[in-house]
Amino acid sequence: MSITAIKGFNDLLPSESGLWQFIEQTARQVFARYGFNEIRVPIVEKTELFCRSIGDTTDIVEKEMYTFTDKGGSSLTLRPEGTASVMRALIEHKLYALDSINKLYYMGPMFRHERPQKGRYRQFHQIGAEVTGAADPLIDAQVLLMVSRLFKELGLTEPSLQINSLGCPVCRPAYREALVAFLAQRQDALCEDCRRRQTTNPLRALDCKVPGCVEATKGAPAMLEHLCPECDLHFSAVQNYLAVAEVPFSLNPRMVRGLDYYTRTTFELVTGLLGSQSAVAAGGRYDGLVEQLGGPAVPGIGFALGVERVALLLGDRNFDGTPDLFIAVLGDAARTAGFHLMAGLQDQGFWVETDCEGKSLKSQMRRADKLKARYSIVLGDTELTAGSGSVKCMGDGSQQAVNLTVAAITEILTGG
RNA sequence: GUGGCCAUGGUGAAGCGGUUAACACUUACGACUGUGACUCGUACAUUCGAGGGUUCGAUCCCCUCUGGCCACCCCA
Repeated sequence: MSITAIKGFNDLLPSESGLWQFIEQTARQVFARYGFNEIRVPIVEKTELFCRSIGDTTDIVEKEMYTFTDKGGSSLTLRPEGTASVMRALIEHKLYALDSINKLYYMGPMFRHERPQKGRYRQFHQIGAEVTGAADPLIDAQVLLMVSRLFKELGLTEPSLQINSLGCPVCRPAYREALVAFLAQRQDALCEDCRRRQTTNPLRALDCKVPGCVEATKGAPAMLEHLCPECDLHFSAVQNYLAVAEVPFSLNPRMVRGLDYYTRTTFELVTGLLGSQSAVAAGGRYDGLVEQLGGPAVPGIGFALGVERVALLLGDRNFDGTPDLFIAVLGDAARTAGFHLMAGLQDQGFWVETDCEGKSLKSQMRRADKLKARYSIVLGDTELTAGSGSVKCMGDGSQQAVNLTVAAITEILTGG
């Protein structure tokens, strides 16, 4: 058996790369309009970074990270998400000192050891953006506006925006207690997982899909009703700004996060078209994260989208271009002349193809057709002596005489 | 990590104990000796994910492994 790729690690083949480039390019264009600059951070970080940011007791850190010991004895990890690295870089290079507001975006592979499924792989790709330095709800709304515009530019209307507020260190502990007390009364109705999570992450019970849990948590206290005055004000301001910008959204009081660092505004773009992989993009505010990682008390908010999932939503689209001209050649002299002509036309910016296998004219024409070349030209002894030939339009089969010069052919290629 | 279903060429797939392993597409060459598309012809799986077992014989039955899909879990 020949060597294959690792389970959950996929090749992106030429037939799909056009779609990915479209997604990436659209993201870059949209982000630029909102003043974001790209940051490129390493794929491997010290394990501690993720433990401290994502949270020791989260599933990601507990059982999904690709962690290994390097030759120097340090524990390193293939990044499972992007925000931690970006914040690490922000602190390490004191970017917060250069400018009070930093707007950064990134794209690249992330790694989580999960069971592969459609839209979920062990190496997957995210495009994300982060804003640090501003706690104002206007920033929350701006990020949401940008996300919604990005999906619009991508041509997707399907994923819908859901928002929620998770409160802050002032109001969340009290809410958590209220919820734990509520759940404690309904112990018997809860599933095994939810009972286990009561001490680690009780909020998850709100998101549980087991029928018993759904039933048991029906009257559960909602975070939105336990927000402190500041958080409450912040959240209603976010909603007002969204209304001003005409960004459609719905409230999902049960939305929780798998990462510990989130505070206040959280959001998801969800779709019903990807089976259980319903989240296409997600993010939220993380006001304590930078400080938690040893930096100053800088607030932040960001999001990431799953490129594989967006690609699935966009489906099969043809992004392939076609050659402008195919030069068919007969004999060595023509081959050399054709090569010269090809080089000149390529310098003019045209996509030009020619035979490189010494094939018959028929085969060369077939290839021109298969490549969907717009025009073709045949070069043989007759053309070389005459210094002219005829260019054939592959669409309608018409031919027109032309001198064998870059200028003359350029005129036809641009004119037609 | 748990459970269910699945695995035949470059692709989509028939076959289901003994077959030349169908058919279609793709690809290559030719009919058309200097002009593609349509048409026609020819070629393309000693082999049925890998390894064992049962059998006179296994693509077909059994086991193990690997991979895929779906659901759970989790999440982008």
